[in-house]
Amino acid sequence: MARVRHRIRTNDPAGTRRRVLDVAARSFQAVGYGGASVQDLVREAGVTGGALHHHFPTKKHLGLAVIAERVGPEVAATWAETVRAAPSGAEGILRVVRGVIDELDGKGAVSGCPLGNLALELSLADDDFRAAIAHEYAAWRDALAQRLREDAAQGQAAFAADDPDGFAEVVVSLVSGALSIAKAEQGTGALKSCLRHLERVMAP
Amino acid sequence: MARVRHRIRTNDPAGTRRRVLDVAARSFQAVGYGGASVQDLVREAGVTGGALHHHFPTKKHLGLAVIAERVGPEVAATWAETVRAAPSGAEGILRVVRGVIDELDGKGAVSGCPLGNLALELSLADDDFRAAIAHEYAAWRDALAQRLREDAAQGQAAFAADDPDGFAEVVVSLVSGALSIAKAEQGTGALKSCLRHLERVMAP
Amino acid sequence: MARVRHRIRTNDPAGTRRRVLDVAARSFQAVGYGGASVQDLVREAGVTGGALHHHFPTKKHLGLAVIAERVGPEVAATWAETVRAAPSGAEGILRVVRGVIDELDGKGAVSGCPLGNLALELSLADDDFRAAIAHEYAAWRDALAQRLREDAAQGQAAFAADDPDGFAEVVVSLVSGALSIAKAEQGTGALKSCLRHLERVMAP
Amino acid sequence: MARVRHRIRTNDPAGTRRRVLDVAARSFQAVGYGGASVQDLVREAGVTGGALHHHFPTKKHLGLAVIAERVGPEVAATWAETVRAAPSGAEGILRVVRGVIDELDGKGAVSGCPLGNLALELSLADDDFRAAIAHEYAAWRDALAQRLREDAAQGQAAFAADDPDGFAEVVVSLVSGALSIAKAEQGTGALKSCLRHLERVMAP
DNA sequence: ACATACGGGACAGCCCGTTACT
DNA sequence: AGTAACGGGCTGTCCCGTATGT
Repeated sequence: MARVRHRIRTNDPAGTRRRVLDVAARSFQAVGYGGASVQDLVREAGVTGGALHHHFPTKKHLGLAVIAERVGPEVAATWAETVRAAPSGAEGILRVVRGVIDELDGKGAVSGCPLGNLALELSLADDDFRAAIAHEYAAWRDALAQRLREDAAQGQAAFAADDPDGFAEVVVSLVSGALSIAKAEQGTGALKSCLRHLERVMAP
Repeated sequence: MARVRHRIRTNDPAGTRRRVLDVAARSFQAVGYGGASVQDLVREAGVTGGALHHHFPTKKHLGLAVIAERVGPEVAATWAETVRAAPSGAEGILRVVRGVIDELDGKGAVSGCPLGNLALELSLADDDFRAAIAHEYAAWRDALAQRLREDAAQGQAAFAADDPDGFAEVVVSLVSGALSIAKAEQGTGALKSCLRHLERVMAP
Repeated sequence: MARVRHRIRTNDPAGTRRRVLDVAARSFQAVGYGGASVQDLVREAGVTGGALHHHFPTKKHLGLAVIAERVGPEVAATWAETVRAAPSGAEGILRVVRGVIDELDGKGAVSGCPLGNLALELSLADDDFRAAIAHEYAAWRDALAQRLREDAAQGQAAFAADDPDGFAEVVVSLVSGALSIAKAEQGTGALKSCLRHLERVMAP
Repeated sequence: MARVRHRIRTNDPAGTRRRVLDVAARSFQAVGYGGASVQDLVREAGVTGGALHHHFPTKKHLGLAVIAERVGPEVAATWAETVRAAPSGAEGILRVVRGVIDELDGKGAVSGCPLGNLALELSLADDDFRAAIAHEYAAWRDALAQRLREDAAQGQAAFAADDPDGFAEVVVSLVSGALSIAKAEQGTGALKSCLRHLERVMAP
């Protein structure tokens, strides 16, 4: 009768969802959204196609969930929290950039900015993706701008005081762009140039 | 019975090659390298699959040709020539950025930096692509750096005089990153912030 | 965290069963048995998959229930009752056909004979379906034949008197076939031709 | 290197197309359009997915080709040619119906009218299918009507003389419907009743 | 009785590249 | 140089049924 080996059922919706999101976030980062196949995700996450389909009806749903629940929080953890904890916004920004450089120099491959990767791939193709990505860019920028405004209110942050939002946007642009170049050159040269630039313009 | 309508033979190798490259450059820009199917290119270019594969054995060959023969020259035309013709490097950079902003505001969709688009998509996946893209980034940066060096030799370009290469890298990063954000937000806000920043730091 | 919004429990077994049958009957009619997905039925009926499978273990059970509890009674209501109430069997048949024509002309789409739709789709594939459908065809035919026999016993129904069963089968075939054509042509031309034919052969 | 066994290439477009159409016509007849899987067709026809896709980009294209190039010609061969060759239209119709009955009694399974099968399955779902099927019904009816008109012009066909088109439609409806019932009952009872009816009304 | 989570397997469509032929 | 036919494989989506839980 060809008795089939059935998988043991483990009713763990939260865990299943988390495993899929983790694998998807890593895969999208590594090979892009289009380059990642859901079948591979299914295999890597150790779930079945049916289970994945239950939590994420389409790949797009999964992609949006990755942006909102993985990429966004990761950006916030790297930037917002560090900048908030630093003695000043300027110092916080420099700390994060130095941290990114150290991290990349430590690792083998430079995989770029997770947000930027998806931004360029998906913004034009789909408006829901575009909006989700724009929302994360805005959150990133606003976290910086808010701290810079607080500093300005206390007399600090002389350079960015007159336009904290604009300067936050410059920082985000600079880092995003430098990460693109770093990915293409597989080196942190561009990031280091940007770090020196920021140190110079933000010098007290 | 079963007589097939054969297409008229064109026998125009140069034209075929050019048409394919044009269509591919536009399509890669619009939907990415992976998102563009060679069948679509074949359709849009009005050639047959056989003809395309005669000129470009694989899609990768086509991609590399697009980078070398379309993206590279376009960057050079936009940046190198404008900067060379301007009264100073600083002024040239500002002119290009202003030009890009005007162009994007005039068009409907913001499709980002052609180099950045491909950089993030292909750098990790394939080392030949990575090298080709890094080469174009270097060409872009070097064109700026060379002019900045010339200015410095003549006493101009006070801000970038001590590190023209580093500042060129900053400009490239800034513009690349701002174009990513512009693509996600479908607006030129980030570019304008970067323009103001450049105007400020490069002010004589 | 991860608290799922549970649906309010309805606990209305009869209502659930009825809603599912109604939706299924309509959907099978519209897109066929194979074309209707149980997930769509679940959605349209506002029940969950678990509830549906509680009442109908498999899709086949649901299909058989639709035939027995929806299609059959509908045919009986349209034909048996009308023919029984008419002054004669011949007149009853004409009334029903005229009624069908009027109804279809009033509606936008012509969706054919519910029995015929399922008959052609399922008779070959599954013998249980085949038997259920044959049973409904027989009930339809027998309802007509019985009335024709009664008329013959009273000296009416001259045309069909010698073979009421055979003539009943002709009427059923004629109407079934005309409804197929009506569905393909989205018009009642074939039905009207059949009506004229019946009027002529059954003329007293 | 896991050297794969490649299939021998046989450039035979007409043959490939014919094989696919043959297999598809048989399969659609047996299990319906929706019930037939293209993968099965690929296997049964001994072609590859790529080859099938080349000749029929989508299943719908294949379905329309089956209707136009297999079902239509088959109906024409069975009806139009027989009726044309018979001494009279009435006699021709009877011959075909008798032939169909004999054929079905000889075979094991009754698979119904190929046109009717597709008509009920696809007419509502897709307008292109609907139009193609309606076209074949019209061709069938017109072939009968034309012959009946010719007979009428020569004083024959007394019964159908005043409305050959209408009577042709009746014949088509009758046979289509009887074949539906025959499929459900897996017997030729309904067809025989219809044959008797036609013999009676068309008796000279 | 009913709700969510999940299993395993198909589905149609399309991909890129190559081969036979002109 | 260019055309049409074709190969083999993979894509995302969806299917129906069942198991677990309340």
